Amino acid sequence: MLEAAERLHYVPSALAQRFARRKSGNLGVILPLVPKVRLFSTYYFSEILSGVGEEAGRHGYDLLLMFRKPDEKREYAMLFRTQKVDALIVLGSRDEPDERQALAELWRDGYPFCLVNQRFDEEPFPAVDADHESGSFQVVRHLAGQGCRRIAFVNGPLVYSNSADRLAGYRRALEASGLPFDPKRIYAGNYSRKSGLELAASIADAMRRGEVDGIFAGNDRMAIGIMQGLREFGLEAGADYALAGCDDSEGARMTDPQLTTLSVPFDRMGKLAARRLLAADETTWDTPILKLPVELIVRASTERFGSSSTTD
Amino acid sequence: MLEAAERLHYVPSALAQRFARRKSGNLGVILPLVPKVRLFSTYYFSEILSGVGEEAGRHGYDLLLMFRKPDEKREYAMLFRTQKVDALIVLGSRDEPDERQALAELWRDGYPFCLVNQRFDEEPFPAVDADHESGSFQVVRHLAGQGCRRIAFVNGPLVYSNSADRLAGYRRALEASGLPFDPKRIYAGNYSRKSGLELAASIADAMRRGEVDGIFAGNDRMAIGIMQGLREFGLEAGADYALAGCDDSEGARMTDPQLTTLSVPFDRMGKLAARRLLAADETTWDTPILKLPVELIVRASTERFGSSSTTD
DNA sequence: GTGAAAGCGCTAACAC
DNA sequence: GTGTTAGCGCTTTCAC
Repeated sequence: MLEAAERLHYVPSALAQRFARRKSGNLGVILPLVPKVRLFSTYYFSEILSGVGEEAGRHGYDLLLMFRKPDEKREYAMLFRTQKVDALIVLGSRDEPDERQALAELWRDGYPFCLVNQRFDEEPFPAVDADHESGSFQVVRHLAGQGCRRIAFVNGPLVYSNSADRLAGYRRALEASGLPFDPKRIYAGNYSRKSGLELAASIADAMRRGEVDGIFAGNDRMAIGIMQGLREFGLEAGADYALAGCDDSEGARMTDPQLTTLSVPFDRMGKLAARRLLAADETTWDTPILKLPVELIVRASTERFGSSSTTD
Repeated sequence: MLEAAERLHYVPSALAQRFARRKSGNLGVILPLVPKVRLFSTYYFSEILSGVGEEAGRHGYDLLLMFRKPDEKREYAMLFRTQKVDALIVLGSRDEPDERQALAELWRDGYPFCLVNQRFDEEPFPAVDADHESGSFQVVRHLAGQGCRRIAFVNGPLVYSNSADRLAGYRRALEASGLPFDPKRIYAGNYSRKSGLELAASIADAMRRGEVDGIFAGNDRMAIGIMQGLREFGLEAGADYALAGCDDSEGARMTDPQLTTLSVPFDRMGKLAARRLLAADETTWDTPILKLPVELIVRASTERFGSSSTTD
């Protein structure tokens, strides 16, 4: 009777449901907010977020987005204590004392969380990562295959595990190619285009001295900055030197020559992280750290180089 | 007494608080999800989202992110009825029957919401927009000032009010410059780089026939596609023709030549939309539609053009 | 199975 | 002011 009247317009209050069930129904996502200074590619986060959102939706969860201010102390566990989230995905995490401690607290108290594209090797923190080590290996091997003998590596900050991973892959690839490893050929950027641009001067010097003939940059943005910077010195990617980036972001197809890069399955990483946290049956919890493969995308910035130079 | 014991570890449950207060404490944000086909610049949304997030945080609100699948019906009002959100920001809205209806329902039932970068002129829907009309006017005037006499306009779909706005600004600027308006010089893209790339062939034709010597594209991505496509035909932006985009996205500084474009204050737009919805005292509710100014950013893609060609 | 009742952990309204 | 109590609108349990 009342049912009939109700059925017409009745909508249960999610607020009351969640309260009664003592479940927020929210999957929290932490994003680093770097206002006005875009160290991170928005591409990277958009992709991950799409994956997370899709999977969260499939499981009936809503996405609660939290921006982490650079200075602000990380009270990740508080999100669980206040019951704002049932599970948490942390993006753009860095290996720093504050961060480790906040994550350790989550782990100690048994709150379900997952890192994406970042690992803490000595810690048991669950993570979905990409195989940046083998990706870097591939790309540096490719550079060597194109005739490069002195391959420089422009890395980002080592607080990101993927920076260390790429460095390892770079070294291993040099070895496998019978090329010497020289710390002089490692340049420190910060993943911004600007940092690539600024490093160009000293890279150009090195190239002039014959000490660099190929460059692998830790992301596309730095690679693009390098390409632009070296152009100022009359040096063209794909002709005077080979250049590769990482991420296969939109920018990689916007430059001329287009950029050889590594395609990282960010959306799938986000999806997997969410599934790990939200799926009851599906078992991905056996290994704490999941690594997805990365794919080499060859474009013109490394293409024609091989034909001209093997001038050691 | 108990207080002492409590004070040490007690954390109130946001879930219970919100239930008791009958307020979700959430500001909903609707994002269009276009999986694998990135019609929208992620730049655009990241900027708005940052602004929204910052302001929401200042007011103690959390961000609830909802991806709108392309097909799925829009049940915006349901978000309020289920008490999932206290206010709603809608991004990437399009002027289509479904969308209008969903928004009209919000309006009819008095739910607080706000559109960003989209208007519905005949409807009373609150919105924070940018002045794309005057922005386009500026950029087309600039092109004319650089010596262009036959300025083409590559527009996006008219379901977005900003597309219509740019068209209006384009026409007005032609008039003000004493240049004829010719519908033949209007090209229909879809805001993707690919669409710009594909339009390049017919634009190149028109340029060969002397019917186009400058191009204004509705966003940077299309402009970049056009630049790349025309290069295939041996035509260089900033030398053979002038080219301008819109958004001042990261890509605009990645091309060579760098792209003249319009800087749109996306983050401030997001911030204002949030403030409008969340601030009690601060009064921005007098005008239903707020328009923020847009700024012309001159770069090399339109720079050197003026010196060479005034060959009508 | 169907229906009544006791919470969930707060807020707010009311007494004192 | 401080302390008490009645909800908030569901879920879940327990009796029928």
